[in-house]
Formats: sequence, C-alpha cells, structure tokens
Amino acid sequence: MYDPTTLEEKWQAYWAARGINEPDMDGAPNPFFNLMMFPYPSAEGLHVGNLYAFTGADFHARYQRLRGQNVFEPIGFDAFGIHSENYALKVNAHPMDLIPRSIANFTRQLKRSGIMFDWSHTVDTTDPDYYRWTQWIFLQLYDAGLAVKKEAPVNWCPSCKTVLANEQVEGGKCERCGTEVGQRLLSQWFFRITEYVERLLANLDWIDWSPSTLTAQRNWIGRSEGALLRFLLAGDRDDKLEVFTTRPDTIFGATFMVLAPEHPLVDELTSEEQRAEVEAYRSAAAAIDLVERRKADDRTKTGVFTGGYAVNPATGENIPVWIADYVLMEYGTGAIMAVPGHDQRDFEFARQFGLRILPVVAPADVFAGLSDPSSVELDLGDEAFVEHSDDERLINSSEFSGLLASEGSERIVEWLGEQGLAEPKVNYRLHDWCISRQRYWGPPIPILYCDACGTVPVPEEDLPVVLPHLENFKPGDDGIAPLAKDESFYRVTCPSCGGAARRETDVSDTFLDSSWYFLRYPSADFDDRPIDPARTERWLPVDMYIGGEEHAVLHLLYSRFITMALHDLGHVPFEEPYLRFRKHGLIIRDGAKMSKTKGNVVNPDEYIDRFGADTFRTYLMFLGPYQEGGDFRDSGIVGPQRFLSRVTDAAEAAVVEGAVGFPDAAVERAVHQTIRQVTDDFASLSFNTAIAALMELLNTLRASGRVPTLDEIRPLVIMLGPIAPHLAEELWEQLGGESSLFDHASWPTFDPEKLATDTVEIPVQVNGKLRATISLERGAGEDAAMSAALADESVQRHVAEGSIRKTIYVPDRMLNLVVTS
RNA sequence: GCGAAAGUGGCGGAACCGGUAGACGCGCCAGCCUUAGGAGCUGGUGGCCCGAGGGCCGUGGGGGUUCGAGUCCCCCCUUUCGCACCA
Repeated sequence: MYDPTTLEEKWQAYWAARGINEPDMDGAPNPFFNLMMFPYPSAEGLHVGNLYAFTGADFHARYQRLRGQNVFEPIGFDAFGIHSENYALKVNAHPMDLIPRSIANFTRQLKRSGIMFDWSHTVDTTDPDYYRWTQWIFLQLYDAGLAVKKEAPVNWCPSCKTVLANEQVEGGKCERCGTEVGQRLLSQWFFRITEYVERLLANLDWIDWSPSTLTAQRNWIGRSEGALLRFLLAGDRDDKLEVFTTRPDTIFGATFMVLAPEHPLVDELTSEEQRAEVEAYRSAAAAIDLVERRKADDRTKTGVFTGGYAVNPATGENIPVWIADYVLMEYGTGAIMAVPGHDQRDFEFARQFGLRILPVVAPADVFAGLSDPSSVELDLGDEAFVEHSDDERLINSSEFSGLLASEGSERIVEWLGEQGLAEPKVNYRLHDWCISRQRYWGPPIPILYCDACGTVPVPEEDLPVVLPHLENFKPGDDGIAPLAKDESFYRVTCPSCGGAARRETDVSDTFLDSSWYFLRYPSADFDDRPIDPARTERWLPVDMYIGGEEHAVLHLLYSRFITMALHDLGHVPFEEPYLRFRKHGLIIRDGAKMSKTKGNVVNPDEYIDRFGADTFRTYLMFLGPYQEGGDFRDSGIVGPQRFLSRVTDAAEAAVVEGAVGFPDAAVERAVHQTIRQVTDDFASLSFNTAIAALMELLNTLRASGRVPTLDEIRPLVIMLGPIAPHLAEELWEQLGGESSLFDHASWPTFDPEKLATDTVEIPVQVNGKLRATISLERGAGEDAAMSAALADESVQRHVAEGSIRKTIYVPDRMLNLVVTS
C-alpha cells in the first residue's frame, strides 16, 4: 500500500534529525557543490516554476550523491529589491515585516518538497550579517578603483516626482499615474565591468555552459571591431566629431552625419535658422523613455537638420549634420557617419529627407569582365547594399577604388590615421554596471561625503551600514532616495577628519546581492569573515549550476565579473564561478505562461497535499524535457501516481516472497539496459526519459507473471532515489538496506555483457519499404540474412516483381533489397 | 528587424551515428473484478482501405541528396523565447 503522507513525514523527520543532507563542510572527501538560483520570496508563496527548477536540480544532486559525491545543496532568499518594495507599498505594509513572513512560508513549502537542502547554510540577502559583506564587496571594488561615480540618466516621472525603475515604465508612461516619463541626470555609482570585458568574453570559450546561454552572453557583450573616425566641423571650429564604424571602407560614401539628439556638440553645430526646430526635436526625444524608445516598432525615421556641416576626411567635402533619435547616445560615440548606400537605416533616412546616396562598395560579379574597376557603377534600387562578402570591392573611392573591401578598410584607416583622423577601435555594447538605486529596500552603499575629505569609504570595521526601519519608504521627491529623509541616518561624522559628513543615501542594486551569494553559502556559518579560504578551496567553484534562462545575461555576467574582481584582489582562488551551467525550461499551463492575471497558477501545496511530494516531483520532471520545459496538465499526474503505487506493490511483494537472483535472462537484461539508459539520462538531465525507462522496467517485471526477486527490484528502488526520495528510502529499508539510502546505497552499474541478446530482430526492406522483420543470430553474415529474408512470404512477393540489383546489409541493424523490374 | 530554439497521434512527449516512427504517460475503447469507486487488473488504440492475407498514406509545406530521411542540404510557412534602430 502506497501511503505518501505518512511515509514522507517519516523520512523528512529522519533526514532532519540526523542531518542527512548536511555534508561535512571541513572534511568531505568528494565535495560537489550543486547550486540552483535562489528565489525571491514572494508573499504569494512558492511558485510551481520555482519548484520545477529546484526539483530538476535536486534530481541531479541526489544522483551525484548516489554516485559517491558529498553533495552540498544550499538554499537562500534573494529578498531585497523592487518587487518586495512595491508589494509592500501596494498592501500598505513594511517589507521588514513582510519578508520574514514570506521566508517562513517558503521555508515551510520547501521543506515538504523533498529537496535535499542543507538548512544549516542558508543565506538571506536582507540579513545585516549578509549585506554587511555585500557592502564589504563594494568597498573592495572601490579600493581597487572599480567603483566610480558618474552622471547617468534615470527614468523620471514629473507628476509623481520620482525616479522609476525600467520595470515601472509601461509604454513610455508611468505605471502609476500614466504621465509621460522623462529622463534626468543623476550622479550614480558604477562598477567598471567594461574593464573586464575581454576576459568575460574569452572565458566563454572554455566554461561548460548551455550553448544558448553562451550565445546570449556574447551578444550582450556585443563586441564589434571597427575604427574611430574624426570629422572636422566645417568653418573654423576646433571641435571634431568622433564616430565609431565597423565599415571604415565605406567612408567615401558618408554623405551626411547624424547625432543623437542629446549629443553635446548639437548646440555648437546648430545654426540660428534651425535652432527652434532642433530644440523642439530634442525636447520631444527627451520625453520618451530610453527603454521604450528602443522598443518602438514604428521605424519611420524622424530627424532635423542642424544647419551645421562637417568635413568628410576622405573626400574633403562638407556634409550636413542632422540629429535623429535612431542614433543612440549610449552606443559608440553617439554620432554616426551616415553611409546610405550601405546601411539600411541611413538609406531610409536619406530617402526620407532627400539626402545624397552614393554606393561605394559593389559585389564581385559587377566587376566581371571589366578592365577598369574604378569605372563601375552600382544601381541600388530600393535597398542599401549591406551584404558582406570576401570578394566585394570598393568603387567611387578615389585611389582605393577596385580594392577588396577588407583591404580597403585597413588602408583607409592607416591613411587617415597618419593625419590623426582615425584609429582602429573595438566597441562593446556592454556598459558599466550602474548599481545605485534611489530606493529604500536594499543595502545602503557604504560611502560618506565629507566637505573636507570628499568621498570617504565607510571603514570596514563600521560595517554593516544598517538599513534603518523607515516608516515612510516611498521613493522621494526630486530623485532623492528615501534614506535622504532620515536625518539620523545620513548625518554622520567623518571617520577621517571628524568633521560633519553625509552618508550616501542610495542603496545598491539587487543584482549585487545575488552576484556573490554562492560564495557565501559554504562560509555561511562564519560571522567574522565573508568567504572562508579553506571552505572556499574545498567547495568552490560551483560544480553544477542550474537555473532559468531569464538570468542568462545579467545575473550570470555580474556574478562572473564580481568573482573575477575578487580573484584579482586575492579573495578567491578562481576567476570563473560556475564550471557548468545548465538552463532549465519554462513550465507553462494551457499553452501559456502561468500568471495571476490568467488565473492558471498552480499552487504546489494543493498537489503535495493530494498526491504527495514524490508523485508531484515525478510528474514535474516527467511532463517534458527538463531543459525545454513543458505543459502542466492536471490529468497527467495520475500516471506517476500509479507508477509509484505499483512500484510499492511490486517491492512489497518481493520482500514477502524473499526470492533472490535473476531467474530470467530476459528480465536480467532489461535491468541492465535500464541501468544504462537511466544513467545516461541522468547525466544529460533527461529526466523525462529516465522516468519512462524505469516505468518500462516495472512493466517488464510485472509482465513476467511472477513476483520479482529482491535482486531484480533493488536497482529500480535505488534509481528511484533521486526521483521519489521518500518512497525509495522506505522501500530500501524494507529491502533490508541500511538507512539512509543516500548514504548507504550506491548507484547501480550495468554489465555490458548482459546487455546483448543472442538473437536480433532486424527489419527487411524492399526498395526502402519495410516488408518483414527476421530473427537472426547476433553478428550473422549477409548470406544468413539473405536466406532468412527470402524465406519470408511478403519479401518473396515483393522481390518477385523484379530482380535484386543490390543488397545493403548492416549487420544486426537492417537489410535492404533493391529490386528493379 | 537580429539572435536562439522548435513544429511528430485526440493530448504531453520518445526515436543513438541517416536504418522497424509514435517508447513512456494521459485520454479513449473492450473485457475482468467489485462491500459501484474519480479504485484495481487484462487487452487494444496514427489515419484510410480491405477479400482479413494484407495494401496505401503518414513527422508544418515544397524541392533535393541517399539503397534508405523525423534525422542531412536548399527554399517557404508557423510558433515560442530573448534582444530590440548597436552604426
């Protein structure tokens, strides 16, 4: 009888009482750090998506453990941040009251889910004992010159008079009051992640991660090689306009320039006649939120002529300078040389405003049979010619005409470089990481501003800078953080000169909290140091990290950067934090992402109450390939439930009967085949097929018409361990095994000799169509196969339609007869 | 628009290196058992045709390579996810 409730309570109590899931942190001989992305503890409770992620990671952890690894599987809570803060504002409560309740609820839910967390090493990012060290990391980076203050724009709602996070902007409007969101410049703290960009990129070549995640990181970093070109302003002006281009070979086709509306040289360039129009365009552009502007799917080009001109350094011609919002201030130099012949956006812009379009590159076939390549003309039609090939050549480019574009590119940069007008340049999409938040619910940035001493870091011994309990923690007026309203917080004396000083009142980004939590886990029981060297040496870097693709970019990149920086500062002995990373898929329901508004959210508690954690785990992992996700359907869960119930019946019957050995060669073979299959599947996180293979083995055992022997059922029970740990533990005990299964059983191995059958069934095809299957001795030769095949009536009939022209025989695989009439 | 992945029964999904498509599960059908229950057990289940021996069709669509294609190549369509004018 399968009674999950009693059994699960029994084993959860057993594991907790004996510390079964707490490895010996200082002596484990085979340490294995199995990490999953720690959750944000929402007030709604554990989402089935969390549980899906954790369950797959736990399957892997328990599998590694049965293979003899000392697995450390910790959990924690990423509890700072805007989600918690907004929720607290919404329900009119305080995050300091809400978060502990949410964490307690999550803990309760997680403890009944059967995941082998080590509850003696948890972290909570909102605990001063944790964020003390988050602040310590800030100071380490500050001392190393990697934390700097710069001006940067933030989203600003003029009605609420508040700074908005990108998540709070919907369609360019404030999500609360619907007012158009604008931009404001604020002085903020940045981490100089761009200093590490080449290393962050280079290491992607060797870390063992899901390929799509590697691609996402590369795209995010967005390295592109090109050149920086300088255009003198027309007239006797000293300033130069710098542009970045990946196509310096097309400079002879640069017939105008475009600046981002907020570009600093716009004022100087703008003529009196154009000033009003330019100003109007600039303020309109400034009113649109940056993020929304990038998402705009209306691609009609807009822009305004400044009235100013620049000199094309290659042709010496004066070319008009425009402003347009398709040029982004934050990429490259915020200005471009427009080459309408070879850039589709420039082409559209030129069409829109009647600007000159000059093709300067032509594909190889245009040159075919021409003796003088400089005379080539290219008709563009309705599109820019943007294809890039190895054999295209320059045209209309003075003495460079006729050169291969790649060669021309180098020669032009060289030529202009001699005049100080060009240099090779690598540009990145990645920007420095802004960690300042003008919000309340985060760790205060540990910096003081003193009139006499300037910017002063908080001395290490004064950490943590504790976040005070503010009654009114709403984001403040004028872009000032909530903490700026608490005088007792910000008014301090300077530790250096003893004079009056003011604390930094911004808090740091949640991504900083999560950028190092895995470093903290093994050392979580030390309160006098963030990262214990011996623990770190033993447990880190992380052996396996499993998480969602939604963090493929920011979290993973930031934590790689922080790890690298800490490595360079001598705090950790490695520079890549996660040796392996595997993404898991998304669980959906009724073909749609689960969300409260759709009303299709699954509450894990209900299912665990009804079916037990083991059945729920099995179902979650059975519903689709773990790395791709799957569709949650209520009706499907009875399959796993029946399976576990039948395993119980079979094992209990085997115990009563007490038979041993392998009386049946076919069953023995099935056991070995299953061990091989399930082992392979676990290694590749193919949990759905692993479960299917175990179901198949059980079907085989049942089909034998007798009670299975103890030896036949034992491997099944052990392999069930990672899947349904409570039940496996129970059955293992009944089979006479010493508890815990996870300490005393080891993963079964298969004997390759037991896998093979003496005879094989192979298909016989005639002209590629299946006509029969024949039974042959393993390794039988072609002659034997032929005679067996020709003995088959159906084969005879189809062969009789002509004569056999050819036979293809793959021993033990198939036989194909090619017949023509 | 760019990038990534994917299109297979009524449904979720299997299929190693090109070699018996549909494993496993849900659902459905039939039967058994039964102190009728949404329990358990046994068998069946891609579609169409049928003379009951088989035959034909079938992995989004169209071409191709091959003795043989869900799998490889080309073109097209659709869906999901990520990024969004990246010069």
